[in-house]
Amino acid sequence: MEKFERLLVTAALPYANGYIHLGHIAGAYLPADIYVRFKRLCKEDIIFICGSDEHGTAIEISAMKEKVTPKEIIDRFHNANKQAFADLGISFDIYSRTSNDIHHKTSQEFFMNLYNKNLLTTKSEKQLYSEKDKRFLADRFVEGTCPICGYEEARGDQCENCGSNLSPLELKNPKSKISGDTPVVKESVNFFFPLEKYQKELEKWIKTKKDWKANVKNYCQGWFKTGLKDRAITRDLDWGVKIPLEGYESKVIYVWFEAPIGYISATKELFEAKGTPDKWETYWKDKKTKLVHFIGKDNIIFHAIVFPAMIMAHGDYILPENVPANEFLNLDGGKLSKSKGHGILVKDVVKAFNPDLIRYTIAANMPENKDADFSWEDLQNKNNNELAAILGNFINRTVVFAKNKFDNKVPEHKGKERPEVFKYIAEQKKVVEDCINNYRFRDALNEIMNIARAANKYFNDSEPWKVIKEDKAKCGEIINDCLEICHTLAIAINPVLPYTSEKILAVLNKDNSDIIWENIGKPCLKAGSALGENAILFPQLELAAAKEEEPKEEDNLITIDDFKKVQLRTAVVLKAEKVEKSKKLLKLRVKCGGREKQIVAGIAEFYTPEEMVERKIVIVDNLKPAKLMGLESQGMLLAAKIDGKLKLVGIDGDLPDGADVS
RNA sequence: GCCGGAGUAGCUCAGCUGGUUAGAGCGUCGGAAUCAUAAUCCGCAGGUCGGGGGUUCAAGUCCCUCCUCCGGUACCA
Repeated sequence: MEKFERLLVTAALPYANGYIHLGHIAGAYLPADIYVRFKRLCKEDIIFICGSDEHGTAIEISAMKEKVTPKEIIDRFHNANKQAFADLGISFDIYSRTSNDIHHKTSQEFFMNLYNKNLLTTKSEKQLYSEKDKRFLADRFVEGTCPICGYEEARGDQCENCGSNLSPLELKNPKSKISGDTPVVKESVNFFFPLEKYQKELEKWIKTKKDWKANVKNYCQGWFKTGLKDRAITRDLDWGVKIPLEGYESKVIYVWFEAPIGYISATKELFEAKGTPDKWETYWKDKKTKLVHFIGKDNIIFHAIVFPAMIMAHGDYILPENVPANEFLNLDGGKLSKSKGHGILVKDVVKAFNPDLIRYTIAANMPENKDADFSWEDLQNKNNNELAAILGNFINRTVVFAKNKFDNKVPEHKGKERPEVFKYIAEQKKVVEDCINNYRFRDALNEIMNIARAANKYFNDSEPWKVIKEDKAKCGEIINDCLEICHTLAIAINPVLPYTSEKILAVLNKDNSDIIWENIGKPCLKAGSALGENAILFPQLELAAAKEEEPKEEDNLITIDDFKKVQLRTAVVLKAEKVEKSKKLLKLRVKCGGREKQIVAGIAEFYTPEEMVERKIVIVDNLKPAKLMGLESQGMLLAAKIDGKLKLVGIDGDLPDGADVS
């Protein structure tokens, strides 16, 4: 019935300039993985493609900052992210990288295809060129004096001091960030993709996509409304895919153009490894392939508009059938992005928790329609009240019963009919299918859990612990039913909780030959066969433990910019007196430059007021004022403390008050 | 500034093109049960759907306005 014969699923290529965090997982990778695992259970022909996006300015800048090669940066993040995905059970068929030769070739072919059709336009623009570096300097490779505020370290694209948006040509005294060389202005020719030309076709195409999520369609509408603009597809950069034309040696293909082609390159690589190097074409060229891009909402423009336009221009490849984009995941209300220090990195969190618990918590609260919240408390509640109580408990009570009363074997089931609960399970199977096929993973998970809820109800209502006293065979049938439901649960939860699925099989001492979606609700166990060793699937988590185990960012290093926020200054104490009724506080009047301020400091146990007067100290000048014992403190002084002893930080030699400390 | 999204039970979220008593999960409370990881099962309670105004026989759902939060984009050059 299905008009598609095979599926090609992609998940956004993570940028190899940072570690992936839970927000990424919730946005694209987990929904994609659930979808793919489900389809695999349904025995559909499906491949799941991903890889690292490894080019672009940001990576080159990171490399420069760390004084390493870009290769070192991308290797670091590629390997770390690949491992993190694997640990979380994200089951890509291939996790490739755009630095591979095959990708460079594929991108260049794509570029040449458009070039040969005369689809690309060129535009010449004035750019800064460094003779010494022998290259044009991209915005962020230039530093100079801001023409607006006079700040001397303004970047080519923006002045961090006054916030102005700049172009490198506006900077006074521009310098190359690479060599310090003074660049000259030179004309640079770049290629442009005529996105504008494809607007009509794109609009028409998207209109036919009735089942796309509203957020995706709305977002596209917004872009159509303002009008699509042609986009530069080459850049004056070193790190990237070279342009296969003479005279463009110092340029590369712009990363936004080349990265999505990575899906194609990775597919080629996958089938090359499988020994069927031509087979990738079926997946990218046959209209009977259903292409689905899983992405976060920040990527909608590229997957719903730009890349499809590129494909239209190219002509050989299929367009995506759907682009399910999720919103963002917030942490305790705050943003879950690294920039705000809220990132929960996958590599850390998989060390502290059962990957399935993470998958469950995120899936149960997936940001499908709007930004959602993640909290550690929620993680704990989900573990204890849902996974342990409903799912884990059912498996456990069933297996323990079989172990104690039936010699740890599957009891016989002589009755022809299975109880009502099996009908319900068969219905749920369809409900879950419907949810997943429509990318409603949160609902899907709830419906799957409803099977476990029904299972517990069946156990309760059947009261095997009573029945066994009168009719052991009848009781055996009940337990047989429950064991079969355990196996069914192993199938049903498999897309979301793959590790738990395996654990259930181990407990049942069953291989995975019957882990097929069609087998949901069907008896698969052999009467009389021995069960395995029981295991607690989800041990209780304590809130305190959940908080303690909260993984910290490995590097709590701060940048020089972070440090610069703290204004440290020397000050001299003018007056000092004890704060009444306080053991620890001294009220100080200090002079700092031309200003005086009051600082309430917790040093009374170590310094008398008399000792403090006229003393030179170091203070945090821009600390937000706070009230201590009703007195306002307009800063804090620096002191070192160890083993209960406290010593003020002083100045070496003589220095006036008000001096900057750094 | 402009554009878009969001504001629904204690918490996290569903509510399609307006239409019977606004839903789910978890939590709370009451009861049943005791095979099981203080786990299960049954039941009750909880919302004037951000504020205000309007359209309509009828609005969480449409229109206007205001408040709060989040994105995008522009300008301040």
